[in-house]
Amino acid sequence: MAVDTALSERKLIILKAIIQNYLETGEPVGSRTLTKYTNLNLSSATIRNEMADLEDLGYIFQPHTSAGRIPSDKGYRLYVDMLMDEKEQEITERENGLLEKTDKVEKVLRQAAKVLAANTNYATMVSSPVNNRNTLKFIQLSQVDAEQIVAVIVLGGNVIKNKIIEVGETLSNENLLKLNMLLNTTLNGMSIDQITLGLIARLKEQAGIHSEVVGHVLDAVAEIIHIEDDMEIYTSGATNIFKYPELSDKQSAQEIISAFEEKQQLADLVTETLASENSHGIQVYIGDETPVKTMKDCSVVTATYELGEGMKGTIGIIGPKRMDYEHVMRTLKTLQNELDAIYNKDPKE
Amino acid sequence: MAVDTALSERKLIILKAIIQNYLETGEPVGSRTLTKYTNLNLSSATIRNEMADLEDLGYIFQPHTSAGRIPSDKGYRLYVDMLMDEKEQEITERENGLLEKTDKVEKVLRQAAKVLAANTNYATMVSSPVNNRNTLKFIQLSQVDAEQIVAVIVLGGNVIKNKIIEVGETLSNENLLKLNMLLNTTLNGMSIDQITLGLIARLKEQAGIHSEVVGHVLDAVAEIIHIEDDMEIYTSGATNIFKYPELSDKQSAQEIISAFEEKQQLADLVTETLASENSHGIQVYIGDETPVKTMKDCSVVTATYELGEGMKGTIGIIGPKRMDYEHVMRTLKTLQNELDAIYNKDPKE
DNA sequence: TGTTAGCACTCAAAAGAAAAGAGTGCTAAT
DNA sequence: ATTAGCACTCTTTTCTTTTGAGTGCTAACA
Repeated sequence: MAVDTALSERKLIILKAIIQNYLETGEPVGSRTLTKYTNLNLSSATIRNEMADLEDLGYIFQPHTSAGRIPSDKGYRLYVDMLMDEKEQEITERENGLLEKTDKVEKVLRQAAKVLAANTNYATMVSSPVNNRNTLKFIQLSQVDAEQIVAVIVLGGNVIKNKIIEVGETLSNENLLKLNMLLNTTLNGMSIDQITLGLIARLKEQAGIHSEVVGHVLDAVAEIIHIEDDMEIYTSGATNIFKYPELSDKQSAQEIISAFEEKQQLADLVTETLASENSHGIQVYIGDETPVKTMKDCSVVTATYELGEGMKGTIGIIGPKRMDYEHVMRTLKTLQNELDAIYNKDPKE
Repeated sequence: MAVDTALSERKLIILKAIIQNYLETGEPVGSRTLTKYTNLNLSSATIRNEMADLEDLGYIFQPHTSAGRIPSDKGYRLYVDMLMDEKEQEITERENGLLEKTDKVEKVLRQAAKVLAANTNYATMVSSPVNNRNTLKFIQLSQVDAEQIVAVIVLGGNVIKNKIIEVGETLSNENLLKLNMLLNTTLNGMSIDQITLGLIARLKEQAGIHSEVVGHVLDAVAEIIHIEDDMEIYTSGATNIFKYPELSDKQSAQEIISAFEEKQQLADLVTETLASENSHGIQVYIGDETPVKTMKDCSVVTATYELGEGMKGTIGIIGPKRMDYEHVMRTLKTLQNELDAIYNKDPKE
């Protein structure tokens, strides 16, 4: 609890008490309450003086004259950065089974969002991992019927893409075999952004068979490979915001819940998070700090997880500013670890 | 406007006026208002007498003594069944392009939900089509690497399922070829529910190669085929309910929006709709009639669409009971037609 | 007999008034 | 530097009053 701040030890104690009390009750906290809540034996009058100072410094404010004080964004920020007790020890202990392992990534992520919401009583989101530096592991074209070919592409992390390609004329069996061979020998192990249009053009020449069909099919393959992994976002507990009066007036509720339904804004949030420096740590956005304007009256806490082979995704919690940051960060860390572990060759299994 | 009801012509006119006025204003409607709103030249006193009768018969009621009348569920029902003017003519006219055609069914459906919400100001849902009587069109196993096989299954309507199968030992190339041959010759053209476990067991014997791997792989294949087509449900405009005071108190709003987030209840609704007799017509559930209890204070209007080859899905609108049924039903019909047309070989293109 | 004017009555919603309570800032004493 | 004391400020709650829409019923009317 280093103090290179301008704040005296005593002010810090009082500020911490104010914030903790406010987190618990949601009510502005007054000087009398603090005399009981802290163990410095001071009268309410003294506390009042300190509070006046803290207000001048911008850490707390009064919703109206003659009400207690509420933490400002700056106050919360200080709290999260320096004042909060982090109970690190517990993290490792409870690292067991919130999630069931299943082979469908989608299911796991859905469940993750749910678990998170159930554990915290806030709104939660989990993004599917994206990675353009992913590598191609296997590719195969098969003839479904006279006019259709199905292309199946397996990427690292066992992400499977596929698509039906409509072809005018039938492709001979030998040609198909040749194509498959060619594609696999050339492309396997390459990362997706290495597979450029130029490369495909060269492939077309090498293909030897100069039929139009082959060209068409190769174009289609290129297209499939580059189709944006449209990031999925799973959400849960959006209606938890109704539990917090400061967010549940019609206006706010509508905005926030819309954001959860439309998901575009959440996607922006994810992008932002992944881009940020401190990736793989935990990020806390308080009020206006949030990259998404809709959530300017909320706090957003996010973490990045990694499903092997550099596929990163984000898990996040959105709630009121008076959020139980400790608990949220702990839960998020736990889940982050589980996700990190679940698809990586985990020593335990 | 046949009258085999016990209601006199005049009572019907008054009831209709009450309902239409209430749909417009959302306020209980009183006798004086009706003297102006209708063109039967009657005094408010006479109207009051008629209203008293209508109330006795259960078509309208007062939210409290000394308020105007509001339609009951029974009243709405009568309105929808007999009183409403249906402007059929317009339907055909505007049957153009609310939706952009794209090859991703998912995108179209997402968009459909959005368009519907934008056009009606209610909450909307669109289910992806499901069909267990779908037939298997093509199946292929391919070796991805030493320990993984990818199984690709193409169903009618070009629905593609796939999964990675983990195998302990490598399957020889010839065996794989044999298996593929066997699977395709036996299963192609069969409907999914014809492919029973017994059939797979027999296949195992025929497989000839009695290695464990083959058995394992076949089991996996059976599993994939039978994995429930998890019906996707796309929603839009859930927050529109905030526009209707009767649904936007915290309690109701939370319940309804949760239903939209969790989607399980919507899925039940879809199942119900598809099962019902009058499929491919339009169904109107008023209040308690709704199969989903959460929506007992709403009206739900649904329609079934068909994406070729018997793949049926549902589109639906959820709003307050005082919903603009005419407009909703018209919009729903339009969209239903568009969806029906968009993937069926449409003569126009 | 069906219709209507008239009137007393009911009840919700809006507006106002009063009381209670929490908390503050400041001053003066310790 | 701390604190007791007090006047003051605002919100919140409660109670009362007023307003207004709408009803049901009765008695008169065509």
